[in-house]
Amino acid sequence: MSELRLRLSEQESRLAQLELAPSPADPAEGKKTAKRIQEARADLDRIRGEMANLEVKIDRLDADDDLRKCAAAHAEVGARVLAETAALHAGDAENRALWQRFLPPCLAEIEETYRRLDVSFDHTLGESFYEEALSGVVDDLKQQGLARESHGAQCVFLEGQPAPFIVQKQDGAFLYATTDLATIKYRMEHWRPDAILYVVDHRQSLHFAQLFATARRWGYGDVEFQHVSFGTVLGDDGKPFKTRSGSSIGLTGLLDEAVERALAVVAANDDARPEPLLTTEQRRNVAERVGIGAIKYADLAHNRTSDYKFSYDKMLAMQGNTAAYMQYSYARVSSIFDQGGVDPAELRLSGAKMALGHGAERALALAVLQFSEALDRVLVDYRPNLLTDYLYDVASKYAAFFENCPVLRADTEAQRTSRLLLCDLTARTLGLGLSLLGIAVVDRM
RNA sequence: GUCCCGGUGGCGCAAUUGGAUAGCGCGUCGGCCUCCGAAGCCGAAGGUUAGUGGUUCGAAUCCACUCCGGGAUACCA
Repeated sequence: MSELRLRLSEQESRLAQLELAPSPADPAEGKKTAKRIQEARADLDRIRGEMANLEVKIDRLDADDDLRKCAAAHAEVGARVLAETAALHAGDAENRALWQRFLPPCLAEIEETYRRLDVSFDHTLGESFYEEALSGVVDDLKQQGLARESHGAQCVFLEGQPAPFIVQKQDGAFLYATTDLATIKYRMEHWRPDAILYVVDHRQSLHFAQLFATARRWGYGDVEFQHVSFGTVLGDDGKPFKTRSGSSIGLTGLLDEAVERALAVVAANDDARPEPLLTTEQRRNVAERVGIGAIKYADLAHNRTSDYKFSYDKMLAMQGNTAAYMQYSYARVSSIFDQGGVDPAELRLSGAKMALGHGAERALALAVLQFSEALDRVLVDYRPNLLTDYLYDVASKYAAFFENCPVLRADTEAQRTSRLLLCDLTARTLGLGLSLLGIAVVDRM
């Protein structure tokens, strides 16, 4: 705040000087002065805006007794944190030792969650991998005349951007900007990619606009840079989840809750049958797939760019347009093959023809045919919700087919075979579509 | 101040990027299991797509302005 006040008074006196100065005789000079005044005014507005934002935050803090006491007791905590970061970057032995101590357990925790989510990587190169390249990045940018010193920091000034892209701070520490540039350089030199996608919250959009612009001027123009931005996850109060505040629900807890709820549904369903289908072990396995599928689906099924309010019930819903519905459709198809004693692989090789007599059959067949078209649409703008929409459409059409068209008890053998073929196509479409979303299916649930 | 993103039945969200009667889930109301799995299906109620003007054969979608909400806005990671 005090720094902002300082900047404010600096700007105010500069503006006053500019305005008080006698207007120059030369019209070109006059234009320049007018422009400077305009810029100074804009800067003033910005500073005032930032101060207003800060005041709101301070008010909030003041309203909370505990927070206020805590902040008063550790007034300098922010500066100390930054100093530690700078020390780490400068190779301080103690900081490095601490980092090396903390890292393994953190990674272990993260890897366990990735394993559970069935997420894997071809390469994982963390920030530290690029550490040695950072000063070289800044030197290179300076040499090329892209970066220059301003207020003690190394900055890249970009056309049409309100603020510079800072690649090294006053205190010598580097920033994400620097690491991101080093990453681009590394990838371009080692992997020569056609496209680099950044799947990051939309609030970082200015950062990526600046990063891409800088990278292009730096010489990496022959690649598609894409910020695949997504909306912010909001709490019940409509405010963003703060992943660092510690108050948010952890992902692990969410996964556990999902699996637990799924298990309850699976068990209740199976118990309601005359003859339960599943062993305890199978129930657990199904619950894991259904529960985690529900979370992934909820996340992928809405428009990528819009914010959404986090809700357990919505995340873990298993009725309607949900993963469970799709998994359920898949299981129903499997069940038909089971009960009919039909091997889908043999059926596919039999050379049997399909004949679509009923409207529900035609609608389903048509939906299945549109699979590749749906995938194309997803890729245009990296929008997984178009795939979930499509899969939901297929599953709905299958449900209508299922209600109206007996398969195993079809009128004729030819019709039975035809419908079995359609069932097989449906199951494969749902299975493949869900697998593209990282969601597993089960034969029985 | 400037820039970016939003505003769609009670709630949560879609709408194949300008196409036909704006769809779906939850919720509400009413039907459907001696018949391949009811986590399902069928039907009903609920909309001036924030507002005003414009472009177009056609607008939730594009343009302008207004109102409301969110985000970003030089040294956080």
